[in-house]
Amino acid sequence: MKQVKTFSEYMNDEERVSPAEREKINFEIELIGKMIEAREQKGLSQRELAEISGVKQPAIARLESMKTTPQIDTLFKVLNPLGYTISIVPINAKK
Amino acid sequence: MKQVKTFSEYMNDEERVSPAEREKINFEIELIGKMIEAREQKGLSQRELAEISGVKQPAIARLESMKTTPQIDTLFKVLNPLGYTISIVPINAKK
DNA sequence: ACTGGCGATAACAAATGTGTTATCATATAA
DNA sequence: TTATATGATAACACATTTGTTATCGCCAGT
Repeated sequence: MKQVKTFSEYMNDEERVSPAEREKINFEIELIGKMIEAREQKGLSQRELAEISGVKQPAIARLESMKTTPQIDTLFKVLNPLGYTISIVPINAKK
Repeated sequence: MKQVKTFSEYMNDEERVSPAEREKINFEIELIGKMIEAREQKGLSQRELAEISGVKQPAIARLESMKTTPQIDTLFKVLNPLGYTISIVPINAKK
């Protein structure tokens, strides 16, 4: 029986993607994860967030399921009504 | 003689743009400003940064002169070799 | 005056994101 | 079961960013 790899193993497979690519993917996963967390913490549905942010529900769904890499103004529009914004931080500051 | 408004005055003109719009513009200015600072602090030209980041010089120039609103992966690709990344932070954390 | 590097920009093609409308499968409540 | 709300997705037009190549004006150094 074939052992299926975990997602983490998949992501860290050297032959799958370059280190830079993996780094970018991890970055996006973390970013989108925080965005989803923020929305759910406010108890908002995608449709409700769409209304108050001005970004349409299908666009939000595409973002959250990572079908799409948002533009920073779209990300800003979505995050702002959730009480968050985007900031540039030194890489070392990653806690 | 007509008094010319400062940029700050221009940006804060109530009749010019909505508060939300102004907020977005200020956000972008701050973001791009930090990006330029980071590049110059490393003593890199746009062409050099283009080489190590994989983002072409015209694209970087368009970002820095705000002709364009980047996608987050483009911003990430540019910031990463400069030792920075993007993070989601609470609005209150603005110092 | 010339040279070289700088950022900005033009022009066009290619890639990608977003709006729009509608629908889907699923889960939950009545 | 029926109704309702959810997130995901399809399909297409439209808008925007990015790549590509080339060039521009400017400025510092020779």
